[in-house]
Amino acid sequence: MLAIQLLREKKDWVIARLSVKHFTQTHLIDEILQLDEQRRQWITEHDQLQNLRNTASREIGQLMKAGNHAEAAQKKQQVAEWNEKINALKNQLDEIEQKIQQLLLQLPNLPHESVPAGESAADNVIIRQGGSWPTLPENALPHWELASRYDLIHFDTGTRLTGSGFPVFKGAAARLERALIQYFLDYNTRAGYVEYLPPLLVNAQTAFGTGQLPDKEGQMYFIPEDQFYLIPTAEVPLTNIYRDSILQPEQLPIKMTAYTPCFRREAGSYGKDVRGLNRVHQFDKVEIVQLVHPDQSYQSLDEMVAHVEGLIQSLELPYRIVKLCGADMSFTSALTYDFEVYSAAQQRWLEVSSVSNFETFQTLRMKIRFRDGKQTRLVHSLNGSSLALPRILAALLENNQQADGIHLPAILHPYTGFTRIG
RNA sequence: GGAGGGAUGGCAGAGCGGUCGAAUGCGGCGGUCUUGAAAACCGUUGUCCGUCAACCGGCGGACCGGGGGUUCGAAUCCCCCUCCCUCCGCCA
Repeated sequence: MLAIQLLREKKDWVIARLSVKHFTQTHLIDEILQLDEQRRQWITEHDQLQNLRNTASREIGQLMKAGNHAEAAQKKQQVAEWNEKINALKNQLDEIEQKIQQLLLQLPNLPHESVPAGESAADNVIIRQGGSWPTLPENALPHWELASRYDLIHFDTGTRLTGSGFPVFKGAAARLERALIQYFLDYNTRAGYVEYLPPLLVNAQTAFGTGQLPDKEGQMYFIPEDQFYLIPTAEVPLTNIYRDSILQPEQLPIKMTAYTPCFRREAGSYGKDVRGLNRVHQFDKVEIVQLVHPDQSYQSLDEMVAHVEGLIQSLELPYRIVKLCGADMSFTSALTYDFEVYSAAQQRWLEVSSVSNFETFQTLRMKIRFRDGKQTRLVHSLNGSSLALPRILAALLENNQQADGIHLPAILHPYTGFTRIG
């Protein structure tokens, strides 16, 4: 959510920034400002009346004590009149505040100055590319075929147990999945991230805090009886841990990591995008989150990018880092880098991580501040995958297939207990 | 799920319906003392909104789990919800 104060002070600049995200409903801003004007006027009137009432009530108390009931009754009469106005104003205020809030929620986050507008994902900027291209045997298979050849992942069984997009991992695949989680968490905690194991179900307030509600309601699984949402990413519970708090500056930066399963409805997806592990409804992911001083958040973003890059490098996968253009960025982000690994057998890039700075877009909703001298200021929140498992697993299987099986990168050997599948 | 008790400032813990944003203690911050520290003593200590000044800050309003109600006036009385504790039931 954008601060209304920003709209008041730098409206034109805000509109220019929003245009980079191809957001054109600038009339919303005018509406907001108009309503805000009205709101402040009403607040002033409301508060003045309350002031009158407070004074009169105190006087009534004195009069009663002095036994002057006649004058007290007269004042009561007067207060009753004010009360009517106060209540009317209060109702108007509640209504207008709700309206403003609702409009404010329709404004996406401002993209960072360095973000190009672009027209589509094709205009994303490739920052750098790394890792070495694998040389595959002639009859290289996509991971879903490798999965059945080596008895690793059962998509059809998952469909029978639940529905499509809920794969069952078996034997070496299950072990490899667990090994990756363990390795990723070790890698993150070694870099100073504190490990958490958060709830997988959250309430509406929590889902609102990170921006899943109201924007992406249909993306989340929902349990009506308890009004709980299944988390689409660990970002949601992790970032909300510090909701409604005022931090000491020396507590920053706060670095958190967690492994969780993630649940996404992914309505409307089809075709090769959803083949195999490319897109599933339940998957494992290790996430990193940072809450940082606003002056340092872009440094932190670079640090997180380097962190994730190091992790992918250690897995010996070919990758590239892409800076998203305005047209492809999420509603909540100010700057996002996507990490993609090349899946040789499918001959396509698969997104395995997305690292973003949200600046104050989330922390305003969550009221996460820090003490800056005499005042409080919002911290910046950032997060990234480190890493999303299914596509990493797909790339590992595909890129490392040889005639005699799948050779795992050395870094994983201590975690898996085996070096080769097949 | 059933019965009872509770929810107050960073923490602990008071609070006859009016002068309570809220006693007291601890903690924090500043100071006196000290070579330094501790102790002692003195002072200070929340958040949000509006408004004026726009450097400090002044003024007004709101906030005692959340929401409604009674009243001229509610932390204090009533109702609903949530959460916590104790007991019973169920259960990994």
